[in-house]
Amino acid sequence: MIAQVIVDIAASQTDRVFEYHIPDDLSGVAIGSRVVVPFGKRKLQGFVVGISKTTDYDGKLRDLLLVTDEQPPLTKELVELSAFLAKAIFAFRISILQTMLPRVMRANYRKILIPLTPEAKKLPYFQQTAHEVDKITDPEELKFVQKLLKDNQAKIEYLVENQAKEKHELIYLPALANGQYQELYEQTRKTATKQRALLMDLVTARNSYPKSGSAMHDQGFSSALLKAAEEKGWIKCKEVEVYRDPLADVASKKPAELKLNPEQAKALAKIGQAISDQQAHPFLLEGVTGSGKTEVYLRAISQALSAGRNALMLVPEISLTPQMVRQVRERFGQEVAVLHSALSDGERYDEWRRIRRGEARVVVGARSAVFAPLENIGLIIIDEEHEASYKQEDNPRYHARDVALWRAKFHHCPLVLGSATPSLASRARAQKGLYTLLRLTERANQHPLPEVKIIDLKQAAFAGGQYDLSTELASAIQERLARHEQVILMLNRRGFANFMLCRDCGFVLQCPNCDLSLTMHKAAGEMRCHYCGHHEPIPKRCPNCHSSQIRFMGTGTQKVEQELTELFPGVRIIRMDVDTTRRKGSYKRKLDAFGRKEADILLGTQMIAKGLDFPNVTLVGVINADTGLWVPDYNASERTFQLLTQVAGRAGRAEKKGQVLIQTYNPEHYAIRLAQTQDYEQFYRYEMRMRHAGDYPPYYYTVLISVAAKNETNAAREAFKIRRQLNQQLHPETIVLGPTPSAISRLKNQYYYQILVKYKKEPKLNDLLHQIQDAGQKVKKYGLTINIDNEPERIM
DNA sequence: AGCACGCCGACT
DNA sequence: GTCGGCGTGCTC
Repeated sequence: MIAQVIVDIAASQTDRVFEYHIPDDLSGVAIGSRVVVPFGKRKLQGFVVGISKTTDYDGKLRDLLLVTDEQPPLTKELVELSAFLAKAIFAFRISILQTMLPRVMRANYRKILIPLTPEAKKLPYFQQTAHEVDKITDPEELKFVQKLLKDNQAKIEYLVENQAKEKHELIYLPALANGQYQELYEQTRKTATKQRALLMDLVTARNSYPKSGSAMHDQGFSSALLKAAEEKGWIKCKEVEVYRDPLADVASKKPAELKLNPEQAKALAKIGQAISDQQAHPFLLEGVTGSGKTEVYLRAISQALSAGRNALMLVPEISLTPQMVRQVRERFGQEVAVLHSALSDGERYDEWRRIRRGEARVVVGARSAVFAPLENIGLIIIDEEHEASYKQEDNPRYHARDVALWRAKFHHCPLVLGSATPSLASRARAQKGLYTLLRLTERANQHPLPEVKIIDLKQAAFAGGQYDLSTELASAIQERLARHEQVILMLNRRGFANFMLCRDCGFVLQCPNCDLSLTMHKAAGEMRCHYCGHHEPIPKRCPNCHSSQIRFMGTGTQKVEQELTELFPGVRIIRMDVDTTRRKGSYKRKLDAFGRKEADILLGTQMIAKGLDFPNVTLVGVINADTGLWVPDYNASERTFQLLTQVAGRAGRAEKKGQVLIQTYNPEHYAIRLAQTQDYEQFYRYEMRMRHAGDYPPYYYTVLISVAAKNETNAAREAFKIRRQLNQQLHPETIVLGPTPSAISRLKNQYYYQILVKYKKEPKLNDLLHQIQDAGQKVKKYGLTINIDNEPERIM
């Protein structure tokens, strides 16, 4: 038999099947197996994607060397999915296969020098321990080793190491019949107190055996005692595999019987029907903050489980840490597995293995959990489906939503996309009837939405000298401090884009051709448009009103923190941004501290906008709503609206009435006006008109092609070549923008140029892009790399 | 990717 | 003659 293998080299030349003969002793190999194969003179890890009887290969097939795991890590479904996805997102198949698995299942490669002749073995060099060829830095040593190799005195052995390690633990179990321990207890002399204690434990706590080594030690039974007891034949000792359980401290509890309101009940009924009918149908669950989406999810999962099927639930990384995982675990107990970035490699591997072995029936996880090796899926849920984090921004650039749609089809199960502010793409699909729209318009807890007020920074007076806090926001903060209530302040700062803003008239410098703000490139001394390449000098005065009061926006949390301490001496602030939460667990620690009222103000970037629930917070302030508004992306308004709506939901979660203050230089902008009234549907209609007028998604599909090179001219030349190729082959109504330099035009000494293709119908486009990608591989020797991003989230 | 092979200039 | 630099092509 012949195994078709994808080998562990991410390059277009090796992005195909290599065939190997299956030797008799490895006949257990199956589709999805992880194997070690010879490749040239090396050894590589690979994945079996097919098994056949015959081959078209002319040469002699080599043998598989090893099947790494007892159970193939990938299901047939995932192998099939990898083929589909690789083609769809222009990624190497091996990259997809790797992302489907926990990090520890990636192979580790080492090269060891082995002496061949008796003389070589006697060399002083081989009396030392390590002979790892890649670790040799000394040129003399390297020369010496090369000579040994050349003279056939030594050879290189290629090692493929499996980093995945199971955790083992000793367990102790009784070796004798029940009555015998009582007898032994009486026979043992009274001074042997520890031995007698152990015997007594075996009599009285017999039911709690087998016990783990750590449990025994906790009871005061030392290793020496246990060893002696084992030798006497009282107990038996066994090594068993244990799971590292990230949720060990969460106890199951009976769900509080929440009564569903009619809207919730109706939504659940529709989803439930699709589960029992095994319909691969997508639902868009649009529900205002607090409308009880979670309860609908949990009940739907229950229904899937009672139908004998499993459930997969995706949540944004950020909301995984605190509440959601707990809720699911409490409801479904040991059948839940979680997968997110806060797990250690070992925990992640163990959770993954529980899923693969069918021991977990509910999976909750972030983006990459969409590849969980769960079988017999009866329901897939994506919570906060509009979140940008569902799209992976580096290779392989997959969108969890697209993968989920594929898997739902495969398993004939419904996909539920939930959000208070759905992505325009999903909402538009619901409009067309591709998804079923389910709306929850009432707040389940009956609390009114908080009052949202917009502060026009053009008119406002400022407290402090930094023009960050208006007097109105400052006095609102003062009020809460006096009442010992808490405040959340958000600095909606996204990315690095610096744009020009006039403090007198609110003018934002935009591109004359594109209606998008120009981005400052300080090094080049220019304001640039990332769409069309337009550029002009950095202005000294406002081009609109000639005021010199212009600013280049880019306020940081640190600056605001400093200003707050000056305005409110003694105020306790917890600052949260990427810089302060990089360390593992610090995110949760900070939030817990805020929950315990150890601080008055939580100041953070958009990471604090989601999922937090602090009853003592009665004021939410947005320092500047505009920063996300003028980034040069077509979806800037959508992101701003989503963010403001979400952060507004953080105020007044409990009995106390909440207030939201949004500071902005653009009070008349629709994204901000409509966030004030939390009117998603109206925003949707308005934004759709904007997208229609601007030829943007969802009216058009988009593909972003980026070319990178060490030499700027080479990158530009290749980009223009691609542009010509596109123009020749695509329909005239397809819009090709660029090439323009990317926002970070130079990154790690590479220059980036990009082309945006907007199209409605281009059946040939996928093939053409694959051609461009292959051609790109050929020019790689000039240091060029071509990247293709299907439906990019960011076009900067 | 990384290894071998082959071609070319520089040097014992 | 031989060493080592890099461009090119192949790996079942």
